[in-house]
Amino acid sequence: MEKYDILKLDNQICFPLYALSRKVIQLYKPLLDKYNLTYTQYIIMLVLWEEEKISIKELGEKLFLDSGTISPVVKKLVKQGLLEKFRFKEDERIVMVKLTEKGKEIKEEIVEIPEKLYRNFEGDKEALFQLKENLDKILAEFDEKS
Amino acid sequence: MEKYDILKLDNQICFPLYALSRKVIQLYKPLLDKYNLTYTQYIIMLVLWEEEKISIKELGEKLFLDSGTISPVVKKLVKQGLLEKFRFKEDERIVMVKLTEKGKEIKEEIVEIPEKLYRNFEGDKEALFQLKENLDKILAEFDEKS
DNA sequence: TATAATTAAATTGCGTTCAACTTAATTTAT
DNA sequence: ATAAATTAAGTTGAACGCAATTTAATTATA
Repeated sequence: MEKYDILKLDNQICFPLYALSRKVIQLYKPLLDKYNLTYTQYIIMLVLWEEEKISIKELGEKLFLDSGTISPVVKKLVKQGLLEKFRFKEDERIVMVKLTEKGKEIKEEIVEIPEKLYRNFEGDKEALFQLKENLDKILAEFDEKS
Repeated sequence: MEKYDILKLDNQICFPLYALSRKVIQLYKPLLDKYNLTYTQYIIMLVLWEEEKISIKELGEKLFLDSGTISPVVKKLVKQGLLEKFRFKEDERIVMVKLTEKGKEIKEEIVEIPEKLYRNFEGDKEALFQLKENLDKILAEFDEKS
């Protein structure tokens, strides 16, 4: 490998991840638009459909997002009537979030989204394979060292 | 698999991609801060170090970013003295970008970043393996269908 | 050849994403 | 018990990322 090959876009692990991640989020968009949800709002709802009730902090830990991102998005979901916020009585610093009835109801419809998405995804199979190749390369390097 | 399992965060292909992509970009940050580059600025520079001279449109095609994202970032790189913009004489709609001397010079130093990054990355090996597992699962499903 | 359609960049506006800071509540350590 | 430190949310500001629009240049067409 030449000295500067390591700087080539396709040889980096990060770029394929970054590009594919954005592309998949774009695939979600038309499916989520029907429910007036952004991708970030969607993954917050995913957590709530698993947990029923959770603090902002735990939500952030699950999604690897900090309160600066989550607080305003949750605020919008509350405004849309999908979530409710209340303070945890035993520790008033903690803000809890839970589903409203409306929030519970749309789960039924949203469950179809991942299936539809996988069908839409066929066209990006190549990007997936490219990513897998890079991943395998990186992981192989780690194995060599250890 | 239960009906709603498909809605679980870890069973989705998108979420691990999305979370890991952000995490890797965060790993780049301290390394890029020294050169006053953001990740987006960095990948634009990566293209220029491969191409020497390229139009905004082609740059966007390589990075899967549109002019709405690229134009303002290129403007900043020009202000920082790393790039130069000029119009393509044969078609004045096209704006070309090329490296300045300063832009060429920092390539020498930046070439060390990917190596450093891989070392920092050891800690996130697990996230990589998790992603690889999900990828393999998805790709296996595609194989079944075809 | 005028006019319409297309194309490349740039701009605008909205929604994140993240670092840094603020505020309020709770713990810890005098 | 009270001051200091810590913690959880929220706010602010900078930088994307993208859809939609605008502007200018070029190409196609009536």
